[in-house]
Amino acid sequence: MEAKWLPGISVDCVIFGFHENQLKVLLLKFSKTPVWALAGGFVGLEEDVDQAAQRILEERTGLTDIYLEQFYTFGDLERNYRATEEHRDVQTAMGLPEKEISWLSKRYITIGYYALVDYSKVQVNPSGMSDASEWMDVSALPKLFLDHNRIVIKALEALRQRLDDKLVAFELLGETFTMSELQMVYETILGKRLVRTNFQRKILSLEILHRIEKKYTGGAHKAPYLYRLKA
Amino acid sequence: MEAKWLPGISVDCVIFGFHENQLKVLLLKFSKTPVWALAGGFVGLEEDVDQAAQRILEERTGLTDIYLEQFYTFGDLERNYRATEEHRDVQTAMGLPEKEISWLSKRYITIGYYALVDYSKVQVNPSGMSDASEWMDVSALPKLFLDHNRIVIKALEALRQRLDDKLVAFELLGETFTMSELQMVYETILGKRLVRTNFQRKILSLEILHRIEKKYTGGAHKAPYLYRLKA
DNA sequence: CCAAAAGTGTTGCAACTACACCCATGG
DNA sequence: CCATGGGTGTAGTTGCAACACTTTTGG
Repeated sequence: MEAKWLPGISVDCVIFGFHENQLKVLLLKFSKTPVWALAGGFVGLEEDVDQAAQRILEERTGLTDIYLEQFYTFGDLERNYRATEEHRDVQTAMGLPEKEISWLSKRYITIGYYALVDYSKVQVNPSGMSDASEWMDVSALPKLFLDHNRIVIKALEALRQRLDDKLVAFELLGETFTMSELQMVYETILGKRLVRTNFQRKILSLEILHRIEKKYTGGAHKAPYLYRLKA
Repeated sequence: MEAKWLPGISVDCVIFGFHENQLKVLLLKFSKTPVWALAGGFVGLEEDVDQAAQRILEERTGLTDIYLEQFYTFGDLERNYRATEEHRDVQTAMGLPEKEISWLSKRYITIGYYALVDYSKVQVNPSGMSDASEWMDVSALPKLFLDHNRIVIKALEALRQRLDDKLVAFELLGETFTMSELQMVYETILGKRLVRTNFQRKILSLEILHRIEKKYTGGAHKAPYLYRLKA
């Protein structure tokens, strides 16, 4: 391990997805522990940090070409894997001998990325060190590993900022989507309700969407149109 | 050196100042080389990254309580001190034996901060590894060490973004300043001219300034008022 | 016909832009 | 007086919020 990775540095990815009108984060559970954490990993000696983040995401989600953005680097002194009961279990999960405390007790600096993925396309791929993974609602996360709760909060703030200038919301949806699905994405990220008519007008005035056809819902009443990003 | 600092990690500070109606960056020259670089340093084993940045700034400028903001972490594979002619000289300037290539050829990840300081208060304090320092115009920088030019550009972009929501411009001025000085700060950071009357109205409507008295310029014509931040 | 989806119209507010214009003052 | 600093007024624009209203369409 020591030979392959840059020491003292990790990458943590806040993977956002959208499902059932909720903003979700993909979390992993360390094997044989109750400890949930963000998808994280290390940086190879011959690898850009951006590449490392992309690789970690591919390993966990099976997706390539993911929308990814670095948002903050966490370097507090307290960021270490001190040998508490919990972290000893994590160490075991990582396949490290219990005696090798040196690696875990070292202090880590982590570079935070957030990813926006199409929930429906993700094939969760548990790695060796985790035995479960789950999409959890951003607004109802359990206590996570280390300061990962704080990292999620920072990621969400960064995402909110980007929402206006970059057309980032579409990354959370599939190829096609209805207008109300899009509106839901905006509403849950911004944390407030929007007026339907004004929202539609604004989005359509950008002239980046192509309307296709009706969506078959099976339900009674008129089916909504489907849209797709132009070009 | 190896015992005191986190390995493979550095901090680089883009120190902005304002002088003669120009936005300046404080640069340091490595001893006995023509190589200019940002104020940089390393992170102590028992030190937060934020603390490290603050310490580096204090060492270089003699100021405490500096406005400081982390903006990006640069982790490209190419970020290393490969033993080119130039970098060998830098290594010597750092007081490292020429044989110890290992340290220099290692790959570095640097955490970028930008600082806003009161130009007039800075007492430049050359450290051991630099024999000169200079305030240079942001728009006319020479080729800097490694990718430091890119770091400055990224810092400026981040600063521009923050300019609106955080009242950051005042950090570049002294206790008191005239309205046109303030306007100049905005104009040089944003890179465009602003209409005087509208600018004044906007700033004054924030009700965060206190007008004091006339400024004595010695020049002919009416002297401008001085302002100070409230509270 | 009903209910949901989709779109139009209008009103008002707030912020910003661009200018025209006036007052103050030091020499 | 005049050049510079400091300030007011106002007309036009844009974007947004709120809400009323119409049209479309699947069952």
